[in-house]
Amino acid sequence: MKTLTRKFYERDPVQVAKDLLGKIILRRINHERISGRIVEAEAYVENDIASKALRRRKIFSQLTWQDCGTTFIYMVHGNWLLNIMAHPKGSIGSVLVRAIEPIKGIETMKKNRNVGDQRNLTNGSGKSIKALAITKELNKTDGTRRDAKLAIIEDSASTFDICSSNRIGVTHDLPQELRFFIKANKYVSEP
DNA sequence: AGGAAGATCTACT
DNA sequence: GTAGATCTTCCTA
Repeated sequence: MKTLTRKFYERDPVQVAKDLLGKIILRRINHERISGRIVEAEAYVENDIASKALRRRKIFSQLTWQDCGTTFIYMVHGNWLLNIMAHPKGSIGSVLVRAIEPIKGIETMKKNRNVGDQRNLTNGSGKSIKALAITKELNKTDGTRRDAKLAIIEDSASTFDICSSNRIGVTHDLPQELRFFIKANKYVSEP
């Protein structure tokens, strides 16, 4: 098991979003390790940066200059959302983590979310982030560092089918399908 | 200082 | 399926 390299993120955000499916997200907190598999992700590309939500928060410059592989955390409607910076050098873009499948620390996640139903634990963007106890403090964490509080690591090869669709909740979405998820996984937010 | 808006969630019918 | 809660940031006065 090793962390994904910086190079992994220095590519087209769409490609990175697809490749992130099945990878493990590892959260260290209070000497406990919580982890989950990424089962749903969305790509955000240059045109989106002009979208209302992103422009409103003056995120453009951050998306341009922030290093690939670092986290980018953003609050909307009372929920923290987790992005990972991903774009070729000189370009802009990022990937939003929308849902994970709980692996380790499930009891802690239930406590963080205050729910008992495991399927309802992480099947949504805001839900996953809350279950992992991710807040603004983890903004700009370097996910390629093995000892980071938040790291993305490789998984032993597992095979699955990838589906795509339009994104969810975006008021002005692009005509392209930029949402990707693992087929028939019960933790994706919408089939 | 106050209000509007946003990549959402929950609870209710 | 829809209404209301939610909270942080940005915009205007």
